[in-house]
Amino acid sequence: MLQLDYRDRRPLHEQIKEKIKTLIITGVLQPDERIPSVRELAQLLTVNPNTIQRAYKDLEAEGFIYSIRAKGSFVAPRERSAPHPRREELLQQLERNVAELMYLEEPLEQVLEIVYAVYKKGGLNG
Amino acid sequence: MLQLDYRDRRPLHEQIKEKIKTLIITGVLQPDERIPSVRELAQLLTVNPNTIQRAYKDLEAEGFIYSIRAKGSFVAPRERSAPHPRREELLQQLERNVAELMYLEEPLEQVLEIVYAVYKKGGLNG
DNA sequence: CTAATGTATTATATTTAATAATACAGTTAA
DNA sequence: TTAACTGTATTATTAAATATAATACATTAG
Repeated sequence: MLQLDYRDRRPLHEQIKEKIKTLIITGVLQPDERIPSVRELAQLLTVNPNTIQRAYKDLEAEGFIYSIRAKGSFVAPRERSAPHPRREELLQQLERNVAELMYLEEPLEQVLEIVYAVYKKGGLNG
Repeated sequence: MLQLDYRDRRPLHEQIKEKIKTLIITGVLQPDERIPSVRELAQLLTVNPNTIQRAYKDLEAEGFIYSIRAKGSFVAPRERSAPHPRREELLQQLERNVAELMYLEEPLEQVLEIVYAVYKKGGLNG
């Protein structure tokens, strides 16, 4: 799962961030569960620790993990009180994405199908 | 509408590409309608012509415009026969986006609201 | 012919991405 | 206390992406 794709020309720290986020939103990683240390993951992916650090820093800024010095980094529990930092951006992206699909004449039914499928099985994948 | 945002740290050619795509999917620009020449738009945005060229090249690769040497660049009519180059990617992005929203406990109703709104008014904005 | 078009090339400077090598501060366990 | 592991920060260096600049060429329209 944690394997880099070098044909993907997005920055490594971004790829890594997305992969970990996927593990979180699919429930593979549970709230307060520890994720690999910066140095561990760097070695596992044969990548510089600074690159992992950058990914973790961004994940923390987006509210998906939290880090404690000398202890490790952990999956952030979902905050029901405050609105999530990513919420507004995600809703805008959704609107944009749907609008583009509609322009390409993708049937509404197909779009709804995807939305329902995700919510039905409680997340990603199938 | 065609105004660059220098707080946005995405590359200029990408910002420009997205802005033109927005004009297309909102119907402001109609099929086969001519868009500004590379040099015109470069001057309008006070940006290098090569940067516009890059944006147009990407837009053409994604099937949103076509260019004819010595004539200009134009909005591509939607092809009903072949599947659009962007379709598969857009559907995957949609699934991912919805999954992340669900993880953040965004109600299904809110997501459906956005989808319906876009399809109802026939595109973006409101 | 002239002017405008898309397209291509080469060069240069700036910014970003990634690596490398350390260092510091705090925790945990021996 | 010590050793090993954490997150975090800094500085330096290299490589890649971005953007500008200056041309040039082929084609079309007037």
